[in-house]
Amino acid sequence: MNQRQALTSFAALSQETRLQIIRLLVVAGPEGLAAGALAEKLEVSPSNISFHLKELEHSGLIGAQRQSRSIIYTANYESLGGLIRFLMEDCCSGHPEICAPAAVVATCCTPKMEEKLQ
Amino acid sequence: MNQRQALTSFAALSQETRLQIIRLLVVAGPEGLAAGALAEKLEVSPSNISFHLKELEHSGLIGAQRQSRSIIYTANYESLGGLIRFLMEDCCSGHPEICAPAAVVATCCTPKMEEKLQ
DNA sequence: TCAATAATTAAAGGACTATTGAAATATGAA
DNA sequence: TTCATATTTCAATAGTCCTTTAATTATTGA
Repeated sequence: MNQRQALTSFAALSQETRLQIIRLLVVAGPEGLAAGALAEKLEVSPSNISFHLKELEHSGLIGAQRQSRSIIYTANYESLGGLIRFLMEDCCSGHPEICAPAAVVATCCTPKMEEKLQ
Repeated sequence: MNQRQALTSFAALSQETRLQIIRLLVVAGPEGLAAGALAEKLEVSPSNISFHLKELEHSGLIGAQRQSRSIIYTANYESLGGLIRFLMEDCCSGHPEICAPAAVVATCCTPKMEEKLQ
């Protein structure tokens, strides 16, 4: 993740519909969700969800693949992780105390680490 | 950090000059940097840096305080940490594997955790 | 092939954002 | 007070982004 990618990722996440799409796709997991399902859940028009999905796809935060008549979108976990790292590396280079609270969240996600910290 | 704050934070970070301001302020630490110093480092006009600083201040990612003739800007570590947590909590609710790589960065920032993990 | 479904693309508008240059405000020093 | 410094504010312009509607593409089944 370079600065160029981070900028487009931040731009992608700075719009309400798109941020909600990401949240839904992250929770949906590898099976993803169809464009129509997202439009229905978020109560926006098909063309509008399509517009935002294209923005997110262009940023690399999501991926798409056709499945019959539907197009299934999935969160790109590497890109999302990369963006988090980008933010954290910046703060690490200066003042690690920014990262400390994030580390707490990180440990709650990684059981193996939690065990070691007992 | 709620979704409303996250949206304005992402918008604030989605512009090159503003992202660079944040990076400079994070590295600068609690002493911060004057508006003029930032303008000089980033080679933008005083009025332009002022515009972007106001955007960042409005988002809560930075703070300001006058010191003699200069206005000193500092990174708001709590907001930055909160934004990182916001991104990570979303992924935790779904698929923790996003957080795992971030946790590696987090440990490099928190020496105490690194010791425990030995 | 024809109709239905799922989604995208295109065009037009209105709204917001960024940049520039000039004028205004605030502070400190002579 | 007057001048210089540091920064902000204002107004105008250009550019970008979001939404809407209508038209188009792709796929499936009768």
